[in-house]
Amino acid sequence: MAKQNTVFKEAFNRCLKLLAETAALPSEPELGAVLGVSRTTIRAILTRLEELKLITWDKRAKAVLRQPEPADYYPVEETDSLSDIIERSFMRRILAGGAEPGMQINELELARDIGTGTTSVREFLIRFSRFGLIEKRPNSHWILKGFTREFALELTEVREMFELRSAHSFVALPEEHPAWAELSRIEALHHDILGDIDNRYKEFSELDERFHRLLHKSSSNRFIVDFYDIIAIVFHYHYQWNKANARERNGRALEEHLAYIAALRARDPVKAEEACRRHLRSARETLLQSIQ
Amino acid sequence: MAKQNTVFKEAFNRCLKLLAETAALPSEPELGAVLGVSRTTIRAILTRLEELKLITWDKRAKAVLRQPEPADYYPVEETDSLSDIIERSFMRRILAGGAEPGMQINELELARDIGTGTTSVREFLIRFSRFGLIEKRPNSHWILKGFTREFALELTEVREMFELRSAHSFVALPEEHPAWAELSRIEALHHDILGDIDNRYKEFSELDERFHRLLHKSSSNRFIVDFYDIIAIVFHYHYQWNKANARERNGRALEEHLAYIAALRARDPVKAEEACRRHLRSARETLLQSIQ
DNA sequence: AAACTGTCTATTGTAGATAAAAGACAAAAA
DNA sequence: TTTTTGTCTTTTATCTACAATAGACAGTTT
Repeated sequence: MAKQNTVFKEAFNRCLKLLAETAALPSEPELGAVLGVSRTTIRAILTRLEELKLITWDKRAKAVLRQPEPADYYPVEETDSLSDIIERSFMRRILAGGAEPGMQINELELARDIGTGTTSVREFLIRFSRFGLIEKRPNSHWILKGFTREFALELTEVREMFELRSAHSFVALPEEHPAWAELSRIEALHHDILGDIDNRYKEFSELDERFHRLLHKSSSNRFIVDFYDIIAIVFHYHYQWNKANARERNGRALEEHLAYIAALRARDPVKAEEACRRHLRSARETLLQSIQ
Repeated sequence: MAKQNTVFKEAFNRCLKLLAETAALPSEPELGAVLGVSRTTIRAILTRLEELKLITWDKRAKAVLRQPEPADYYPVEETDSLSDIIERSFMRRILAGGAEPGMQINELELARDIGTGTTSVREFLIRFSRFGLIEKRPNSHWILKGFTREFALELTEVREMFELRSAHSFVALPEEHPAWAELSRIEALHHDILGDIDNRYKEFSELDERFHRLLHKSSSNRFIVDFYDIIAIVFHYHYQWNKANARERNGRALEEHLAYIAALRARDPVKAEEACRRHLRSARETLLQSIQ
């Protein structure tokens, strides 16, 4: 098969949710805009909805016949894009499995393992190489440089440089800048989660990313903004596979964030820098602990 | 054809040079180590040398029959790897040609233009995307963000952060670290070129890269070291296509380097920082001037 | 006129195939 | 014993093909 129709399936599932919420479906271009896909895909979705007798469809007349049932949805496994599958599979191998630094990575073997073509694996590795965890020997294999202590230290060193710079820019943002409103929303969420930490501590990971990305964005520097992709992927998988003391760690981090946010809102560069340093230091410690 | 045999041709040419210098050829594995290719390629080279009656070859006996002539070499155009060809072709389009920011980049069209398959173009674009000049719309085209004033400012902002940090590390390197010897060699080359600036000013570009890479390497941070790839590619093509006042510009930069090097050798962090800032400021100005 | 639909074309994402290049292993030579 | 060669297998780099998806345009509907 040349291309998985995951875009279609994923959009179809979202369309079913939409169908459950709204009484009628809008026009094809509008639906395309809502779901973020082309009209070609929208028409494929509508055709499928008709087949399942969920709607009748004749030109612009789209009548809902019944509410969608669980059986109408495509299984979630089928809606993951191939590159997501490869990424997860690869990260599991190198973070969870006992992958030694210096190990060779073999495109063909990886592809066979994941059950996919070599092209996609190769492209994934090229994209992934910018994270500094692997390196290519031309005409030969890739080398795993490994998720080592050095890696973590180098990563956090740059992170600190960039975030300090971003925090300085943030403090200088004009009063009416939308980032302040977003910061307030993020702050409120912190209070919400802290208020029910035992049940909601798992939401921290996502909130953490949202907070730091907001900060980095204020640097208006694409290299700084893009660098957060590396941090995000590392922390994402780190959170996923290192659950020891998650509740305490996240609770502490939330408190640190709140102090940091307060300093930002006070437009106090010195205090912000201090709070930033404190938080990043403890984030680094957490990361380092998970390594050995 | 599945794969160009550029590795073979390029290694063959280098082997001819070797043949001109040394009387006899070493063993296959040794030759492989010298030329940096596998024994498979070495044996292909030996076979070709025999065909051309340059040597006789029977097991480990390799006798040189005659000196290589220009006609024995493969044309240099045939020794460029495909990714180099794509890179040059692409950079010419976006830097030299009137490529507007926001322009769409089309894999198929690029491939047709360059006369290559789409896979290679695609892989090139993925690799190139880390330089922040292009961006992918999934399932659709790439967008050229353009070599704009903003790009140059963002690039140099990070460059300054990284190089200041590197300069600080450099000053702290122990006396016996090999970087000091390399710095002396680089300093001597500066004097050489300045002594004959009218004829040799073109050598600056390469020396510049060598100097800054040496500095960045002392950060011992892969992200800082890797970032220099972006600077290098930008300046490489910048030097190539903007020759106005090259002699004066390079002369000035060489002087700045010498002051910078002197400060480093004096182990004086304050003076080094000052010299670093001064040099990077003028490098930024040069780059910005070439943009509009 | 503005937006929508039907239809068609072009491009992307991915698999599969193949020559080039790397690399493994045993037998041979030093 | 160590290195080298002969032979064979595996992997990479690249092309081509094709379904999925995006996108263009003209005719139709509001």
